Amino acid sequence: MSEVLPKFNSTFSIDCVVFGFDEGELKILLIERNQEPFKDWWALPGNIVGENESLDQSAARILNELTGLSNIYMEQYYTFGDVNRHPQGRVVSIAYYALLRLGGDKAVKPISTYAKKANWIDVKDLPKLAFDHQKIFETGLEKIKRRIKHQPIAFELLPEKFTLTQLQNVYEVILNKKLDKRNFRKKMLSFGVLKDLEEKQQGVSFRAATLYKFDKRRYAKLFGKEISF
Amino acid sequence: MSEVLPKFNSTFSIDCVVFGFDEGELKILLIERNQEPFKDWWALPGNIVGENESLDQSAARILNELTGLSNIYMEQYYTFGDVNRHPQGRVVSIAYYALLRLGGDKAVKPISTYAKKANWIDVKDLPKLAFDHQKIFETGLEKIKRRIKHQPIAFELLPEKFTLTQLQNVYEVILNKKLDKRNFRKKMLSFGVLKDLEEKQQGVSFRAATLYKFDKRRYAKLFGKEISF
DNA sequence: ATATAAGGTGTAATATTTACACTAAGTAAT
DNA sequence: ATTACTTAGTGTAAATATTACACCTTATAT
Repeated sequence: MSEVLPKFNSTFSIDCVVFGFDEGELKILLIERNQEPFKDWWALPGNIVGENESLDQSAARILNELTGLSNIYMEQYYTFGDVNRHPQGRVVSIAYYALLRLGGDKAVKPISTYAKKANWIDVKDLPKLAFDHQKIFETGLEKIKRRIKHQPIAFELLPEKFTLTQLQNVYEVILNKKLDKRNFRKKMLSFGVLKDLEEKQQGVSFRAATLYKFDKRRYAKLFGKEISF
Repeated sequence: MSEVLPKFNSTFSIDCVVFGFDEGELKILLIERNQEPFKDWWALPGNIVGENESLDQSAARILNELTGLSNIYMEQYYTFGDVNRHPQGRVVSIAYYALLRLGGDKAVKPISTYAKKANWIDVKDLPKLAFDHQKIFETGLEKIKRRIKHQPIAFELLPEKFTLTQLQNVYEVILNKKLDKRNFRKKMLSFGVLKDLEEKQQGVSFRAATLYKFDKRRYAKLFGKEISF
């Protein structure tokens, strides 16, 4: 059926920068490779796209195999296609970032055989990475830095109920700068997309903060007029 | 050499949304296909990525074959990979937009055999497009709408020397809304990246406007502190 | 009771954005 | 040369948004 399409020694893969936020730290999920090339190196989780899956499906599958999680927020952000980026042939790689809430039960359970283990590693303390994964990571981090200013992606890194301080911490660690507490709260609340749950944090050894949740319905209504977080 | 990499009936292509600006109109370059599938349909210019060219090189080659132009501003913006987007097999397509100055000598000279002809068509008056090219176009237009607000891409659509009114027209047609002349000029000049050439338009049948050029060096210096056009 | 640790709040100064309308300059036609 | 036409070019005031900044409150632990 595809005889008119030229065929090369080429294929395509997905690589994922999986961001997790925990206790004020931004981490990504890395695997230690079990196969050549780059055996024993740390790498971004990735895999070949299956014949009958779309790119988005493939990205979701890869993340699910690695973490057991599904319904994770993922966005495609760039495609890397230098001729020699893979030592064994032409592999074009479509990069996705994923954002998820760490802490609690979100254990990593690597199912695939190509990884020895998988670890959450602070983005400020990354090892050398296989292939062009350093560049893929940096591009992804840049992408979420830009995107967090205009789109409500910060909430994906937090539990459903969160405090304003936790939210501010997400912004601070991604933008890599301190923000003023009063100004942050004033602005964030002014958008009208945070719902005060009239409920307090539990189990903290100091004054408990008010919990909020992100109000997706309100956001969707306001969305036309482009918000700037 | 690539025996460890699985091989599928799959390949990858580049599709280009080539924007041109002329006399206040935003146009894109479309080709009329000369081959099945979608023979005789209008489509975005695109082609299969060669074995030994990077994605950026491939995009530049495709545009060169179609227009005879090189050194055109192009950016990759999204990759489309639905399983059935191509009726003859799995083809993942990496989309680029290009921006160039129309008018004058920029004739289109289609060299490739897969196109009968190529035309500049106003984005407000597009025909039905082959494959998923309607979606690829829309995504590309959205992309430049966002990008023109933060990056100096408008200048790519204008001749080297341009008037402020021409520049405002670029913003208006891409953002699809009227802007206030005085406010536009005040803001644009306040960035300090436009150089007054102390020279006037030629050959107009009314008061000639001052010509400006975009000062790349100044822009590069200021770039750290993120500008908002 | 006291110490500790984070939660939560307001205001004034500055900068940015918006809305708004007329005069100036050049060309073309009479 | 006058007139009509068309676009160039300009300023200000009001409203809004951003910034800088410090103390009291509340809950827990000792």
